[in-house]
Amino acid sequence: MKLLPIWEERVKDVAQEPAVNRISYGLKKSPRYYAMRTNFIETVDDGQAMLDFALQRPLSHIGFDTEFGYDRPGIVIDGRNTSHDPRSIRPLLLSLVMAEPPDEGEGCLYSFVVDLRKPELLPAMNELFRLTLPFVGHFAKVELFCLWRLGIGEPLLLWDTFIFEKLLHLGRHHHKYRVRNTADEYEQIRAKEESNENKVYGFSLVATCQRYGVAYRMEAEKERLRQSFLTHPAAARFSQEQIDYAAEDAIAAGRLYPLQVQKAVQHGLLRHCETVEMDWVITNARIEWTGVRVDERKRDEAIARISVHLERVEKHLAAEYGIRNTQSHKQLAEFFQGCGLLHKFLQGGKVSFDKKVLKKNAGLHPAIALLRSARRASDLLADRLLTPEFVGAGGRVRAEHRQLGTDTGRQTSRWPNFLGLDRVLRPLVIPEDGFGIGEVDWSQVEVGVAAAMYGDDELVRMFNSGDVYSAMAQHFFREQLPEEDRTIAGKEFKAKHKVLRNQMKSCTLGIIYGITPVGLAQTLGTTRAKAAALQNRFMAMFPRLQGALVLASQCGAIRGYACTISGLKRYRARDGEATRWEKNWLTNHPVQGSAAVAFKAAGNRLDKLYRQHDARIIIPLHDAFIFEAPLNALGTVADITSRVMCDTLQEYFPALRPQVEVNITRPDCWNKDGDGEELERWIATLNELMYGHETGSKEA
DNA sequence: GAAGAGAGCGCC
DNA sequence: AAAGGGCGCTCTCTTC
Repeated sequence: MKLLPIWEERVKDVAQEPAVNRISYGLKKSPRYYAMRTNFIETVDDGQAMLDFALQRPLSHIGFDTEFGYDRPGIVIDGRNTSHDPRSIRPLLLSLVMAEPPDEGEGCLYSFVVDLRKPELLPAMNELFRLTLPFVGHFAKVELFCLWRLGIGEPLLLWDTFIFEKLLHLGRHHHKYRVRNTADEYEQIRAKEESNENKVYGFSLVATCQRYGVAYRMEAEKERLRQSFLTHPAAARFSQEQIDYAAEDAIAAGRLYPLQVQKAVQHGLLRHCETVEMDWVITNARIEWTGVRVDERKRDEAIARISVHLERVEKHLAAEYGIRNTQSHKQLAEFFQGCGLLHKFLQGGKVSFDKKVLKKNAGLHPAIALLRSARRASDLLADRLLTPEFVGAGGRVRAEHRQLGTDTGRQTSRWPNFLGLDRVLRPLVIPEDGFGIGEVDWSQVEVGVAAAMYGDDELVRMFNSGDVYSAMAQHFFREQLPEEDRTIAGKEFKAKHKVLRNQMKSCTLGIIYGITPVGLAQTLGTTRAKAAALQNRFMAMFPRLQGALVLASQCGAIRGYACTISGLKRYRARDGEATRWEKNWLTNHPVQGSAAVAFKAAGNRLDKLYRQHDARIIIPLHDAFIFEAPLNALGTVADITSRVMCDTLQEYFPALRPQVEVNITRPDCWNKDGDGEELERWIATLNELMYGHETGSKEA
């Protein structure tokens, strides 16, 4: 780097403050100069000087924040929420706070605000973000969007103060902790308000600063100033107040960082943050930034065909049976009362018209099949993936992917909810031209994780054998199985003894989720006594697991949290005896949470390894990665994905021999097992329902 | 009219 | 007395 000439001004500063200036040979302005003000950067010279400063000072970390508007209006979700295409973000200001560790006593913060509307400043910014020191932001996802919009690469090391707060309080605000009916009215109202406040403001920058005793000077003006950027005229100058406000957020993030790291150490969370969660902020942001392409023609056709069907079914139900609204519990109750069938819909003392009950009673009345079909049709039509407004830049839909959206550490997604997208609608997701879509799933990952987390060698052995449920069934039912079936391969057994294998599957998931004999009896359609006996015999296969589960819930209840393999914790919000629900999640979290941790770790690697192949993750599906890659690289990318997923899980759990299932056989759309015709086939069944086998246009 | 509870669908 | 972990989302019905 070229050193800049020493200026008179700097010499003067040095003379005034010799103690601060140890090594500022090349600097245009002295550290003291920068330390005394918010430095607004508008020119190339100033930008370069700032970069030189950052390169030459022994900084510990950099706090950063952006102010921005949007090129396009967002989609109004409800009264409180608007969804913006991240690609429409319009960066305005970048604030940076460079933190210098203390020589003795207190450290020093140097504050800069950069006008991002000036393209000539961007090369220096690009350089700056290549610095190998932590960049600290609060909800850094939007900062990353601003950088990417400007063609600036993300920082190599990132710390998100918002994500850390989420981690630190994981589980504490679960809705089931809201006050029960027994509490008096005042208590209820107070708890409700508190819970709402926590949800909305709990992890905001201001609230976070308050918790850490960090001064935040512009709290009263924050909302007004934040808004001011959304409507800021393109070329207008920024007011000093706007600049100060931008600086304040970066300063706050910069101040929070060392305090949060200290807290992380106290809670045993530091490793988790540094090895998984903070990198996932970048991976996750890129997934959101990428989005998925939707086949708009196929979508519109699907909407039309499903709507036609729904209208016909509804008309029929209204005309023949007087059911005007299939979604009204009240109307259904009246109707079935009239038929004298209402007692058939009793479930545990309550009348229920859910899918299971309707299916059970399908033969009782011709209206029931129509009801089911209408339900399904209106559910599909209501999916937000079908909303044309969500299609943003490049013909892609970008959902919000919420990191730590669940209290176990999993992700959630919304607007639209990709993670919960009905199988039938998945084929509407298609790749960019010249690309293909692939999917790699971990096989039975939670069973393996449960085995390893709870140290049960027998369950580990069965997991490692290939098909864990087949292995269980072969052992469990060994006396009733013909000799040759006791040792055949898992895949073969699966096909031959589906019922036996399914029993094992239900029992296994039952362990993971804490099912009772009553629940098991319901799923298996057997008596309570038989289910209880089955469960007992099943658990007897895994004594180690049984003991470890009891220990996990008891110790967890006492210390107040459950913990994953990486140290990620889910906390209780009360003391004392754990409820059934708490006992269940105390044993489940180490499993679901650890799987989520390994999944993110794998995703972080893929995010980097994909780059050489121009591939990208499009949907992180809890235990499967859906990716998009150039058609000629699809196989390679699938191999990388498989390898990384297996390796990562094995690194967390060295005893496991993980397996994956690869699906790249129909790369023209997202599908299950290379199918791709899910939607068409479902629509065909509609026609069958209404008109027998004559599918098509004949009017009813 | 807004907000919340409850039921019910879908996903892992 | 209930009886399976984690979610998003829509719809109905009630309440304020």
